[in-house]
Amino acid sequence: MTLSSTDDIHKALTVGEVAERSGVAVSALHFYEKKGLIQSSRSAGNQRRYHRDVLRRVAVIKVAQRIGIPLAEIAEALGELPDGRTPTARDWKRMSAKWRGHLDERINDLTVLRDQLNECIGCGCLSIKACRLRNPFDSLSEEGPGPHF
Amino acid sequence: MTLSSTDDIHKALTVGEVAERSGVAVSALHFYEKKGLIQSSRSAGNQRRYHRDVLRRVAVIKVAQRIGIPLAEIAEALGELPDGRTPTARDWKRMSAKWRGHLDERINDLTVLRDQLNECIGCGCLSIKACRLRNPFDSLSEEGPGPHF
DNA sequence: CTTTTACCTTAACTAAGGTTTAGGTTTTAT
DNA sequence: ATAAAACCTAAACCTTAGTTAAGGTAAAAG
Repeated sequence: MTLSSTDDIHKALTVGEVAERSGVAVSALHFYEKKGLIQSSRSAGNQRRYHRDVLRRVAVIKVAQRIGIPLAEIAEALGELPDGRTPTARDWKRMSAKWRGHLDERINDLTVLRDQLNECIGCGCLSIKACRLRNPFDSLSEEGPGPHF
Repeated sequence: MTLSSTDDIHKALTVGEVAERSGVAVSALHFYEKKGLIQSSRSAGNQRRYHRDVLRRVAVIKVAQRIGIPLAEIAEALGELPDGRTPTARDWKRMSAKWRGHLDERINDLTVLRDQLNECIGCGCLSIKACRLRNPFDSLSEEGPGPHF
């Protein structure tokens, strides 16, 4: 049996459909397109039509944003894919492995900060000379948890 | 022996001196004052004069910002101190203990995210239904590290 | 006494990541 | 055929945390 037209896997998606399925506002999709993060073709009447792949691209964008990657950097990473293709599983592995490094660093920074804060809550000093919280570049404060190589 | 005038502990500080000692730009000090985070009196010629306590206040602001507390919230916390006093060691303990909770939460969120990302790097799917990265509110994803009470 | 240097205020500008509004067109449903 | 729902563009607006500029005054140094 043939697919009904609404389920047709080859049907291009309108911006409203992409918004609903991806959980991203229409205005944000316009914005992403302007920034070069996603692409669309146009209908005879100049309305955006998206390939289904856009959903995966938007998923990648959302995850990268949660990690804390700015849109410009996400755009750059997506732009490095050959012929602007949507990231494959392999592409995604490469990108996400790179971004995980960013995440590790952020977690490490915050953990160092928490340790310093715990120390400081104990003394309450905020001393200009002695307090590691106030002297984040003090060599002592570089001994945080996590890898240091 | 008496203190020289430049070392006088009671001398009010100019905005430039506060900027230099606190490592915060003059424009930022103006900004903090407009937002009610710090106070100053004025010289005969309408120039700002700061009590030395302002240095401790600015130190608190800087630490809170590192933790990720927005200025409005810092202003609120500082505003709750009786007669607008500069935080004592006790005050600081109370504030920082509260903010540490914020920090713990952020660290926990990021750690959950990292675990999900590691899982996803393994599969590369980004599947709409199955991928925990794409479904952060999935009940499974609530099993992160750290306390859950 | 004069020249720097520091300071004053107000307003505009920056960056990121969008949202809102206004005015007009296309698609879809009736 | 018409009306409603969805879409289009451009520009303005929003938030946070400030910085920069312009035009003028005060304080410090020589």
